Amino acid sequence: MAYPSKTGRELILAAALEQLAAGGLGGMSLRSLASQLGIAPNALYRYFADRAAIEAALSAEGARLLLAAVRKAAGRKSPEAALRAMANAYMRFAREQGSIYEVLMMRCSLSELDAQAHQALWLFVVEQVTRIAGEAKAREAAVSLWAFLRGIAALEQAEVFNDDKPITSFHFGLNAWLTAALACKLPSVSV
Amino acid sequence: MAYPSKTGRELILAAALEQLAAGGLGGMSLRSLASQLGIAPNALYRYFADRAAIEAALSAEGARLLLAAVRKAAGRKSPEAALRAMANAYMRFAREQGSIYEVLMMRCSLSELDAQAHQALWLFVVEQVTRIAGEAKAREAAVSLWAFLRGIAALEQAEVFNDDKPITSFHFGLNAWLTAALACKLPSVSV
DNA sequence: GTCTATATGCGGATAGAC
DNA sequence: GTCTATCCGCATATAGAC
Repeated sequence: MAYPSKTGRELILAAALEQLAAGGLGGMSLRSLASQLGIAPNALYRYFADRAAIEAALSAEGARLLLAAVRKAAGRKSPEAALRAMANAYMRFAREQGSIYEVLMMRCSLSELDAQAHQALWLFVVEQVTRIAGEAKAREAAVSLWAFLRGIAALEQAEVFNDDKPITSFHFGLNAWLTAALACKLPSVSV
Repeated sequence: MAYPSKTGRELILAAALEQLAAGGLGGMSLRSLASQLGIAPNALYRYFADRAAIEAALSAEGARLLLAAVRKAAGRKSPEAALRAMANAYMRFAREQGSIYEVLMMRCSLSELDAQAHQALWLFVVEQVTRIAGEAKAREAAVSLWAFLRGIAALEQAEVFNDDKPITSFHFGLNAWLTAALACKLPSVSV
């Protein structure tokens, strides 16, 4: 729909993103994709090895979108403000692009090229975390933050604890993480 | 297999737990269940409305198992030690009972009775968190911790960041959370 | 009443003709 | 490259044997 594509791959992925937004991951089938594209279901196999390959490509696309979102959120803010903005952008992405986020989070065997999109996202996160936690603890702090955000997003999507206000819990955890991350860079009491 | 059951429901769930451990959630089908039990696939519908009902029952069973694990871990330890032990027990459960943990985490419409198992687990967690964070902030602190554990478990299962040692990140996040939770109970600077 | 047997419709995936 | 035709497994619904 969006634009006349040159390759079949891009046409297929564009249709897949449409159906993803419409009916979630379960609402997307090879048959429905082919039907929307006006081809036989089997023609898809000329461009993707199987359904998993399509999902992997969508996952990479999701990584690119999330990277763009957190990069824009960080902007040129101060380290702490940037991370707060990134965390909020992450939650917004998980909420508003739920289906793509779902595919992004799926454990799927990525091709070399698809994995690059995920690595680029991760590198940016670590880079931003390094600014407040320092080189030494950046990676573990980043993994910790990433895990927390993922968990909050999962709880929010599952609609559990709705009476416990996930937003409040989000702030509690984020503040706890920021305090610990900032402490990494403070001068130690004893060398 | 385990024991001669009186009701068909328990026999079916026992077989389901077996297949869950063997081949994960995807490896369990109504056909394979019936085959193992020596009955026709359709006989299962006498005891469960559909596959989702079986999964809901398994989810409740997972909640009971996890509750038993964290309760045992907490024991009669001090508040902080109890929560550390519970977090470790959670991770062990997610690692060693991966398939049951997966079903437990699934968003599925639970029956009244199945939901009780989840509520019991959650009540115990909040109870333990209250001991170190106090009544006022217990719920948001508990949700925050639960989200973090869920995220770490997800990252560990996805086998991402394996070079970044999830265990180290687990400690980083847990310490950050404990620091924040303990601070809730400290006397405020100003009333 | 409980299970067997069978049928429908949905997935993904493959083979071979054009 | 795309098609038609087909296979297999899945959940599900109905009808009938005992």
